[in-house]
Amino acid sequence: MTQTPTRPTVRRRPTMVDVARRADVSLKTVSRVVNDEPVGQELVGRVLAAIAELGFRRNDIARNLRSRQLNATVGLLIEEIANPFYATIASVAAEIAAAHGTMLITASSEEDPERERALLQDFTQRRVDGLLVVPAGLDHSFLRREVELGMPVVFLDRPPQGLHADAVLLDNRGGSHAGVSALLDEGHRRVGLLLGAPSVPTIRERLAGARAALDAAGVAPDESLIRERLIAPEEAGRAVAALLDLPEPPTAFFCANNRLTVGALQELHRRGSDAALVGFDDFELAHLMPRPLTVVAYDTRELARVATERLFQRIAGDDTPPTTTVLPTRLLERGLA
Amino acid sequence: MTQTPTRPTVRRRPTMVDVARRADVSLKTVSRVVNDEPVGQELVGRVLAAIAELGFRRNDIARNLRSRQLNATVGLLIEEIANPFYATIASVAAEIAAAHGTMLITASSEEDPERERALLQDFTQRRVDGLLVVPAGLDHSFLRREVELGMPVVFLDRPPQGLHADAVLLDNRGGSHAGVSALLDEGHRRVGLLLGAPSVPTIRERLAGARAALDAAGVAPDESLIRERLIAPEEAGRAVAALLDLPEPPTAFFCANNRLTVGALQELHRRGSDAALVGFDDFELAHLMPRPLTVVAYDTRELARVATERLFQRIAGDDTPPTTTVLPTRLLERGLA
DNA sequence: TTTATGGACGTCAACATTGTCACTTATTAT
DNA sequence: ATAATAAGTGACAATGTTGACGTCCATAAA
Repeated sequence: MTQTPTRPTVRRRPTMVDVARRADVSLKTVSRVVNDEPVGQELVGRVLAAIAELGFRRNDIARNLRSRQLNATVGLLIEEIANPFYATIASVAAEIAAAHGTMLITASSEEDPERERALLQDFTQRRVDGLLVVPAGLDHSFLRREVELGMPVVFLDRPPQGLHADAVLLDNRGGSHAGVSALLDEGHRRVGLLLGAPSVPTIRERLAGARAALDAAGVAPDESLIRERLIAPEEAGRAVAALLDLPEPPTAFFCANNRLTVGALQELHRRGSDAALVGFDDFELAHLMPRPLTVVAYDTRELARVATERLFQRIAGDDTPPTTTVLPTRLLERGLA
Repeated sequence: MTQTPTRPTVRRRPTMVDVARRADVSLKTVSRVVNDEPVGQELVGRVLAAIAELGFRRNDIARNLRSRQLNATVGLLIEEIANPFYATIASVAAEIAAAHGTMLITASSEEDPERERALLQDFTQRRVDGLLVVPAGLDHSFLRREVELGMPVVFLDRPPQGLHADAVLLDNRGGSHAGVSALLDEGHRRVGLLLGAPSVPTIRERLAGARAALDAAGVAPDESLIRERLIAPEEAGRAVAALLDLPEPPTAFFCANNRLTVGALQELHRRGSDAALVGFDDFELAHLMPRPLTVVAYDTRELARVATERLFQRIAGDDTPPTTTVLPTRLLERGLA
């Protein structure tokens, strides 16, 4: 005889009503106990006992619906959490958020504007208290309504487009200028420029800074030495190889981010080339590389800190006009070749 | 005459009631349109127009309260998001979660059991659909009630204690055994063992594996060569220095994690020592180190993948007994000295 | 003694949405 | 033509909590 399988009783979660019944007090008294409002000693005891017996936990969803209180949640939109740059941002943001008693929902756009839009919309539907965004897309006007409706948004590392909002950025142009100038100061005249996707404003700024440095030194830029749209380290390696095979190869390279720097470095190392190299972005272990590396460094933690604190100011009610903060970079000289 | 500062009208967010009034339909019809349930063409048009005009976004808080539906949120508790190991876990978990239409709330315990407990409690109050936990504390019996009440929990990298739940772990003992055996096979008899806090089960397992390897090779373990409680890379460096200064220094080192490996490597490099070195944990750029490094590697992504998929099985209703999965490690031989 | 005063506790509505059910109208089968 | 069905729409309750307000009783002030 087969018995009907007894579906393990998925007990309904106890609510304040259950606790109230068990402790023989009113619902409201349970609410007061849970929220540390004044209640007589004896009742507190009964209620706490009932809570313990039932394993009651206040439902923050209901709490948040009823009271106009904050959600204690902010959304962080980045490109990809596995990237140390973004992991650092997430770490600092989470730390500051925790100090404000709030948690972080982190989502990765993977550089896909459509995904970015969907994720930001999801965040707003979840009624997060604020948004920290490293934008991927080129247009953020779709957030305007949200901002008007009071959703605080702070952009980070890249500026918003089509939207007036707080932003905390790096001095990409200045950093790039300094990096390339360091090479020029050493007498280099043919400098290979390795860059990522030019659709990213950050990258355009870095290219502009490099060009400005060349210009300032009176060096006419050789367009054949500029390689854009490089993503993976291997692509940078191949670009270095191609440039070194030119009839008039560059004697120095400038890489616009650390992935490219590592790729370029490996290729130079493989070839035994003594071309000089400066990279944008410091990275862990850079000092242990086959050769010491001069890099344009910046303080990622500071970037995240300033942005997150701005966000919490906004959440606290600051409604002064949006500002853009540009953080300095610095040249970390560890040798050029 | 000073005028009372007109507090910028913080417009109340529009609700379905507002939309309904504007579109001159019932509240329920708006709900239906928003949820893609069948509604006549004309009304759909009116409702969508009203939604666009008002900038309405469904309040997922209220939605979730009313419908017994899932929250589309899972909690991830790790030690520290800035650590690449955990960042990788977060990345994979977020990716798989996204495939299930859910988001991740990530929080860092920073190895503090009290904080861990508080964060997990917060997660449960937020009514997340499930919990992914890299435990810090030594006792998780406080989660038992939650598990009984139907909260799916999967432990990751470290086993739960005082609680029967799913776990996905690494073969720490086997990996350590293989790493130390590799050194012994090269003829080394004095092996320095560098380890972290012995309160972490993972570390104890790694020590046990190392001891087992020594034992299997008939080498009596010299306790003075075992250094525990090492956290920062610098501590590993100092430990290496101290060991090398012994009258009978070790000829080889085994480091129980990559932070220690880097610290030890730097000290060996600084001294020009040719002592052999094997580390637990691979790390990016290991192949670019001053010397190629043999490491005990494992697949962090796979660890996270298996754990997250297990969690979503549970969320989908799988109520078979909890299982523990142990994933293999492998020795990545890149040279010993 | 009478009347304020205040603290402890309870009742009821409200938050924004979805589930249930009933009603209307048009369409199909008899 | 009539009944049965189906599809679209609305009214109302329910979700679990907190805010507003009212009641009761003990105590202090008049």
